[in-house]
Amino acid sequence: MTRHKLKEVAMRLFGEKGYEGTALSEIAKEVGVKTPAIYAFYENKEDLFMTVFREAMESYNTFIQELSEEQKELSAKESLYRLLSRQYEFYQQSREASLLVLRYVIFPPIFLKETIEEAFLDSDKLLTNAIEQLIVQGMEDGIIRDQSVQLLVDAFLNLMDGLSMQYFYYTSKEVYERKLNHAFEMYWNAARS
Amino acid sequence: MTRHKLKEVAMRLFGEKGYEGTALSEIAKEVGVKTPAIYAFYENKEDLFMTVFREAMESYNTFIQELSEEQKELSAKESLYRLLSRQYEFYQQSREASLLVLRYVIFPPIFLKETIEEAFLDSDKLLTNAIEQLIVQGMEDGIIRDQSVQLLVDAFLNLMDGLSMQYFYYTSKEVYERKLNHAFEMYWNAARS
Amino acid sequence: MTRHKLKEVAMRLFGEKGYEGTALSEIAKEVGVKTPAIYAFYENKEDLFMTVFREAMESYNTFIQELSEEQKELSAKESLYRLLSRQYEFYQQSREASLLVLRYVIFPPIFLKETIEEAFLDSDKLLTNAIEQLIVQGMEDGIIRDQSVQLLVDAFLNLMDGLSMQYFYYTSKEVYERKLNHAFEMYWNAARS
Amino acid sequence: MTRHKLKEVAMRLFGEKGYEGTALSEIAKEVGVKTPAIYAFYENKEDLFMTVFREAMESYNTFIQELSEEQKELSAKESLYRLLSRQYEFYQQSREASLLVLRYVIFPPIFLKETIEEAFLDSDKLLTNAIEQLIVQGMEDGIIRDQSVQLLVDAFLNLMDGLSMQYFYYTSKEVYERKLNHAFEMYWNAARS
DNA sequence: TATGAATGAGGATTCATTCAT
DNA sequence: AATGAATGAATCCTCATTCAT
Repeated sequence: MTRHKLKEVAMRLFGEKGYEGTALSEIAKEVGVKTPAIYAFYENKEDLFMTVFREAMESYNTFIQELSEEQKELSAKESLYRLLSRQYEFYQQSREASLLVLRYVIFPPIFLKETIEEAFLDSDKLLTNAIEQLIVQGMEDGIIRDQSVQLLVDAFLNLMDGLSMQYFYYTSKEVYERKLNHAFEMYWNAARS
Repeated sequence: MTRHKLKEVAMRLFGEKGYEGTALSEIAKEVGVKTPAIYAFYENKEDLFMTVFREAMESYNTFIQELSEEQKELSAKESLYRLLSRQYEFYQQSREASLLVLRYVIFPPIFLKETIEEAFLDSDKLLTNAIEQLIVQGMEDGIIRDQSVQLLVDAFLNLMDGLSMQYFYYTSKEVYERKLNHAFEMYWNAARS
Repeated sequence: MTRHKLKEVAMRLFGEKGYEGTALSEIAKEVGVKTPAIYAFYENKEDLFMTVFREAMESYNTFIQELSEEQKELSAKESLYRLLSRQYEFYQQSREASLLVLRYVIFPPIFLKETIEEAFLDSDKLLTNAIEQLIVQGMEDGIIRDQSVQLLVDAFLNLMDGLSMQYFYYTSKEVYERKLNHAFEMYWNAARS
Repeated sequence: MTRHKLKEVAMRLFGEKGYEGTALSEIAKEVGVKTPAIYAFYENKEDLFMTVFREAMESYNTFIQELSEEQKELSAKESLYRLLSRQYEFYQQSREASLLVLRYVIFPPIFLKETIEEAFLDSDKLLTNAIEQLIVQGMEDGIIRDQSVQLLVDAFLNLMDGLSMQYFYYTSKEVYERKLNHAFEMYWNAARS
């Protein structure tokens, strides 16, 4: 129980205020225990952070994994769009986890740099492959115009990255959804046959 | 001299390791003075940070300002592409400043949230207007296909945001440049007449 | 069972690393139980320490007692030598106990100072008496030269103390045995008729 | 000033209560500063301890050095006796230093074991050589009876070790001096021609 | 302008101890 | 007899900050 609450609170605070910006006492206080209680469950601050971060990363990876394994009954257009909306859903449903992952993927502290790059590259490859498959399929189906696959993949990844950033610094739902749709519409205009 | 060196080092360290992650003693050490010397120039840590952050933000704003004021002798396509390459140049030439701005625009500490949002929205508007003008001009010139201006603007801003993120987490120059060109190529394919 | 193992481990650790240098958790870990289990057998750390220390002291006292009660069938020379070799044996067989006693006899913490001095003085007297008897006997037998008994006693105690220290800071068995024999040889040369 | 007082107090407390038994706050309090002030002069507790310990060891080594270099105008007997009385003087004048050295030579914590053994063996050799020279000289002069040099050296070192221990656990000056004289008298009786 | 000395506040961590189970 | 969870107290240590010089 406490162990779980600790993770939850830690994930949120580490995501919002960063590792150094978050005191163990704050986490403990929110959970309703005294600081030393944390040490009954985690070796030290770094351990708590890593546990929480790994979990967040894992949940992100699982999400990507699922994305890449979805049944391909949809058209390429629908599938690609679905990628964006699923990413959006994930950010909404796992706000804390995604904030944490985003923060530490862009700004890793030295002691995390390696771990993070490793974990992230895996995920990145998985996503890249999934997108590539969708695009190739789309071309085979004649829905996507015959052109460089890497061009289409790079542009789509760029689109997703842009939306990631925007999700976290634009607060308005409407604005974000408009941005998402516009970005995709433009993309699709260039991609489709 | 010292004042200037302090700002330089502070900007780099605050950008790389964040506000809480950077000790004044570290900054002082790199500059070659003792910590209390900092107080001869800045009121306190927050003051040093704000000075440095404001300067970084300003230099980003100036860059955007210049972008938006460029003589429009180029075609819309060239102008838009120039936006991307100038952004790239800025990131390269002012790596420290842009890292700092990026970090605190995405993850502002509570005490900065307001200041930053304000400063950033100005800049965002300026950029949006500049892009809009280019696009309208391009449409008038018949180079850009007649379509929703906001669509084109949103997509372009998204593209720039995506590239911002990618600049800081992909280390390879070649990869980044390919991503930039691919993203733009796709954009342009959808935009052009 | 556990009670016994706790004492054993505690004696060793308290002897090696001192009272403050030894955490209850360490003791528990070596025994294979969790820390609170200790409280099923001992009131607190001090109680465990005192139990263990008292036992060590007792075992030392018993040893001294036995020494002093040995049947005096041997000659004075043999008896005195036997004192040294029995002390040596005791150090070897009860390494932990003797280390603990030595440590806290030389460096008693404030809360133990009195208890220890008391316990030790008893033992010291016993030993002194035993030595004195042997010497007096030796003189009566004409084996020991007629001279001040206190001189002979003091010197012999000094010899034993020196060997105690040396036992614990010289690791080599050979060296120690040589030292022991040499010290005794010299002593005897001065003592004998 | 403070730096010096810190060393002084630290030496006494570390000697009396041991490393773990001494809190930095205690040291600071006695000196009349707050705990963090210590960090202006020493890196951390271990650094303070090592500085103080090294100094104590050095002062002991210097004393041994001086002992071994004394002009040999005295007879062997006087020289040997002088060794003991000089050791006594040293213990009296540098009570804190010698207590510290004694404590950590007999009971080194793991992190000091090597350093101490090294430092101590040097000193031990120096002393051994000095004693050996005195004895050889004494034999050449015909004052000391012709016999095994190692026997005489070992016994003398044993004598010194015994006196070291006794100095710290017998509080009375008179008793100690009697012990010293008796131990030496016996030694000399066996050594002299 | 710069520093050495010092400090208050706070942070991570350890540890003996308690208590319900 | 033993443990998991929790805590109060204390420890070492860092850091921003002050102040006299």
